[in-house]
Amino acid sequence: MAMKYSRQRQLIYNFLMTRKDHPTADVVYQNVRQEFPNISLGTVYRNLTLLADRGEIQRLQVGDGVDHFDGDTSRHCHFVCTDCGNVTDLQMDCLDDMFTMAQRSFDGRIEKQMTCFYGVCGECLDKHTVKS
Amino acid sequence: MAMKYSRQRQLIYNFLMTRKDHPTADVVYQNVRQEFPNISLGTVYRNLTLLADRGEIQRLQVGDGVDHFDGDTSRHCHFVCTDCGNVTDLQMDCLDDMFTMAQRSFDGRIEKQMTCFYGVCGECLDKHTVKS
DNA sequence: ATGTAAAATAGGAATCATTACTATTTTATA
DNA sequence: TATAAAATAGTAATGATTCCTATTTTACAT
Repeated sequence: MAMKYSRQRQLIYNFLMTRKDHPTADVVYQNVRQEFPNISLGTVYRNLTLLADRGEIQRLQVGDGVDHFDGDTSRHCHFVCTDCGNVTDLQMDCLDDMFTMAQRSFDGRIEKQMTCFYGVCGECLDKHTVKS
Repeated sequence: MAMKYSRQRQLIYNFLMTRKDHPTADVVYQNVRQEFPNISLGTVYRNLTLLADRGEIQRLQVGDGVDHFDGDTSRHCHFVCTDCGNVTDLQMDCLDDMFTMAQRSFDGRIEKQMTCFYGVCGECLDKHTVKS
């Protein structure tokens, strides 16, 4: 049951911490592979799942059919650009309030919240304006 | 390009409207099949996707690996019980405010919002209290 | 009513992200 | 060092969803 150290897990974790976007398992794999060519995709998945279960990282499902992983476990929400697919952080002050409000009107126990906005990011808006 | 009527699509849509939970494609299939035994799962998927693209229903990804479908397209959020897996509606008044707040501090165009709470629902809490 | 073209269907095959399996290797510890 | 638990690589399996195609249905003009 106790977790033992592994170089692979360390690399996966470290890589995730360097990224502000929210890479998929495959992106993690492709990157960690540069430094550790023999690592297998299964190992990446297993460790991402393990780290997420332990609360050290966060698994995101933003609706593009692929899981994303976030090294930042603080309460924050995300924005998904429906044009380029990028997932970025979006800071909002009212999340704590929202949490307590939801809890007040609900008879179960709320443990986690996940908010995601969808639309077109600034860069993609610019891109389209130039085109037309 | 123009959409033609089909009995199958009608049944799928009608079924979704009778439900307050948020069934998966397979649940829709199993139910519609009672009334229309020859319908195929592919048809269910195709029509759910088509209706969602047209904005007549809503596709939900709550993180259990399966897509859920919601006949209510108004702005509301959801609660997922991590114990029984049920997905229920959760009404909150501040969603509009949240939307405009998010838009104010963000330089892209926000079109959609999706908020999901996770925890243990009232029924499951009761269940566990009785047990111990 | 009938013919016709576009749209939809049933059924099955294909895809693809993720998980499961297993023999081997690595880690921690006595 | 010896040993048991944990982790890995590599590959097979799973399962939700999409794709494909021959056939059927719908809408509409004649």
